[in-house]
Amino acid sequence: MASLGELERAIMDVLWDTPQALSATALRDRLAAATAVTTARKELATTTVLTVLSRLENKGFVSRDRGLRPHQYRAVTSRAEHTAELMHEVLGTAPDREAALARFIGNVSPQEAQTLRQLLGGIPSQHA
Amino acid sequence: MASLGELERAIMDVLWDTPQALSATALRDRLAAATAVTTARKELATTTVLTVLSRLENKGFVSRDRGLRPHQYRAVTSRAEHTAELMHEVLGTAPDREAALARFIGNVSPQEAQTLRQLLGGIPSQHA
DNA sequence: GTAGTGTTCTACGTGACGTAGAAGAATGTG
DNA sequence: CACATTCTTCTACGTCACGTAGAACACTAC
Repeated sequence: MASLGELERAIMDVLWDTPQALSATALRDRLAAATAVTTARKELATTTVLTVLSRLENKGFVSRDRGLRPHQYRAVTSRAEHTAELMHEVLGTAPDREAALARFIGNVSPQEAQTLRQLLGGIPSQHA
Repeated sequence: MASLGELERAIMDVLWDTPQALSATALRDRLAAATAVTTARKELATTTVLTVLSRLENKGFVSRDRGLRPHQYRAVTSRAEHTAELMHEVLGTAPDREAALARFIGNVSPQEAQTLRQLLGGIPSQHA
C-alpha cells in the first residue's frame, strides 16, 4: 500500500471524519478549519487540494463522483480499515509473524488487551 | 519512527539475520549473496553501504562500535521488536484504536488468532 | 613511511509530495 | 447565445529522502 504524505494524510482525515462526500472547496474549508486549531496551516489553494485528491484517487484511497458537477470525493475505506490494513502490511514484512505479534501484544495496554480477548473470544476469527 | 528505504531495509534485514556485528565490507558481501537469490542487485560500492549505515545510525536503527577498527555494525532492536513498534505506531495514528484493533483482528488467520489467544491468556499483558 | 584498507565528505540523480498558476471545460444567467 | 463564474486539468517548481558512489582523509601493518 502506498504511503501518505502529510497533506495527503490531513485530507484523508477530513474525508474519514465526514460521512458524506465532499467537493474540493468544501474539503479545503474543512481542512482550514480543522487545522486552525492544531497547526497553523495557511489557506491552501483549491488547486492544491485538487492535485492531492487526484493523487489520492490514483493511489486508491479516494473515489470521486464525476457525475455531479462539483466532483464529490469520498474515502474508499474507513480509517479503521485503513489502519488495520497498514498493521497487516507491517506484520507481513516480518518473517516470523508470531514473534512480531508476541512483541506487539507485550506492549499493549491492559485495557486493550482486554478488548483483544473479547474480540478473540469464543467466536473463531472470520478469515476474510 | 523514521521509515526505511529499500536499501536501508535490505541492510537491516541482513543485520537482523546476523547474530554478531558486521563490518561494512562483510555486510556488503552478505547483501550481495542474500539478494543474488531474489532480486538481482548489482554489487554495491562499499561507500554506498557505509553511507546507508551512517544514515541508519542517525535514525537510531543501527549502532556501531568505533573502538574496533573495521567499525562493527549491529541492529539496535530485533526485527520482531521493530515490527511491533511499527504496528503500534500505525495503531497510534487511529483516533479510535479499538475500532482499528477490531478490524485488525478480523483479518487475522485462524492460527494467528489462536496464537493471540494464548499470548493474551491468563497472564496480564506486561505493560512496558 | 608507504601500501592497503576503512571512513568521512561531498555530490548527483530520481522520485514523492507540497504547492499552485495557467489554461481549458462546464454551468448558470441575462 | 454570450458572458461571468466556477470547477478541473495540465504543467511546473521547490524540497526532501534515498540510492549511489567518487575523492579525500585516517588508520593499521609491515
